[in-house]
Amino acid sequence: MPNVTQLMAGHSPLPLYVQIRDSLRRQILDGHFEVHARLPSENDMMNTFGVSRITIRQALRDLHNEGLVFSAQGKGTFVSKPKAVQNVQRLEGFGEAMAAQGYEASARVLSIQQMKAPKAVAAALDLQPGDETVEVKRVRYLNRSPVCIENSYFPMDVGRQMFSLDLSGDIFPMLENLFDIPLGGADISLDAILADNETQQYLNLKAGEAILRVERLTHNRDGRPIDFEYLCYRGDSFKYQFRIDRK
Amino acid sequence: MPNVTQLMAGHSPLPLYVQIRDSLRRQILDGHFEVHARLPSENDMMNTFGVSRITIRQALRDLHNEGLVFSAQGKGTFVSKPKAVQNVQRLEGFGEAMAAQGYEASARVLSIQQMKAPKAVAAALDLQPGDETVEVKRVRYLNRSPVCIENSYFPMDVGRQMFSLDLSGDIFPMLENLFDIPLGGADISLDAILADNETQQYLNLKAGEAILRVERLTHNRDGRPIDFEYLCYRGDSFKYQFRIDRK
DNA sequence: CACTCCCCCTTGTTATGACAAGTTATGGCG
DNA sequence: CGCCATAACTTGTCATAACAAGGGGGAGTG
Repeated sequence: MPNVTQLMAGHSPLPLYVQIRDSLRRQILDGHFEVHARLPSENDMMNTFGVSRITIRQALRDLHNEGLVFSAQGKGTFVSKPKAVQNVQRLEGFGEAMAAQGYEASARVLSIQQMKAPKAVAAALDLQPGDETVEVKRVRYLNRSPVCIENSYFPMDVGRQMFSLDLSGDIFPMLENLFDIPLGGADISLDAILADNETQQYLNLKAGEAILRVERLTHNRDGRPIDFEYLCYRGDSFKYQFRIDRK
Repeated sequence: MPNVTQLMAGHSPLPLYVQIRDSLRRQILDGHFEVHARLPSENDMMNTFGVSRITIRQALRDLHNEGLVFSAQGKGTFVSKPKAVQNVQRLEGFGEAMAAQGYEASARVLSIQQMKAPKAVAAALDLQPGDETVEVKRVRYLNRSPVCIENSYFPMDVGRQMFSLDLSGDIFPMLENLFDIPLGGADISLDAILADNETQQYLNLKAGEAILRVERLTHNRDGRPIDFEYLCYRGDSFKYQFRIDRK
């Protein structure tokens, strides 16, 4: 008797809480709710969607992590003030993230080569000193302006397959769909440096400009490091945004 | 009959899943588990701790968000490789975060004054143009070296009380304990800029060095913005680290 | 010996039910 | 009229139960 309601007609490959989460997210982003407006109570939503409370709460938890809503015990769940960049909590490649915001993103491959892993790369990818890796250098464009230099390093079993592929798009979907490597999480580290000569040249910078440098180590779902990258963004044309919580 | 087990003797003010989460975290950080070792299964933990599965999962979900563990369906839950900076998913002030890693952190107040809110500050704090704010400027030291300039802006009802207080420590605990303002989440944005004259001077920098600039807008638990800050870190002596997930 | 299929163990999802804790509105009492 | 107790809601925590989905190992078969 329960759960007669199916949000999608026919087959339903996605978990209910994902469907509900996405449905609520769309409504919020479409402006269906005012900023700081109270969402229907969890009890209401149980009836609306025809699911149990635990499922509603799982959907709300995700939206909360995304920074779209916040809750207050005894009062309700409310819509957050909209942010310029939403949902950076999720691991996304440059192109995926920008496309989601309506930008036109592209990439140009500078070089791809097999080489001995530099020390920091070997440590990150769990390789022995002297082991080989595949290095891919690319420039990232936003609306046809260069904004980022990307140096990626892959272990040989992954990188070997890259020489024969078109690398002008996103690499994450390629890893997942073509290589069948389900991605898990990534460790990210940010600092600021001055542009070196090569970076200056490719990003059309004057001498001595500030660069936002991101180190990103992406793991597959089993925790094995798959992709170690240095991303050097123009400091004046890119911001990294996200949201964290107390407690 | 259920739940006879109490982890702490006597009263138990903390939720069970918090106690379990903290207990597991301590064991992991103490090296009780090897890196990549499998944790006891959720079923085992149910017996060990004498709680239901939902409680175990709630604890594991938090540890997963902290980047301490990762799970693989059908296989188990595993310990992540340890990171230099752990737990940046949680909203912490500079001093709190550094103290947790064994650094000696301190602050020196440069100025505190009431002033008209600059445009960006007013927008962030939800103030009308022309409204007054309290600005606090401080230098942050790590092991007695200056690493960060901090400009904080508070709405008047909060900032008014700051003139009579010692601001050489952390402000977050002060807001929570002295002002009784429970903190919720924060929106963070990072970019890279060049040091201006004032920053150069206070951080002992040469001309034209790179600065990692953090904008942080902290809300109370009801979603009202309480504290808007610009944090300018020396690019060469500080890194921002965190972890995000796919899906 | 090798290969396949099946069972068991693991995490993932979901339902139902219950009580605690915090907020708000209502209504009665002084 | 004002104050306070209380009822009605809301989110937070937790128990019990069940099935789905994915992985691994062992047994059986070729």
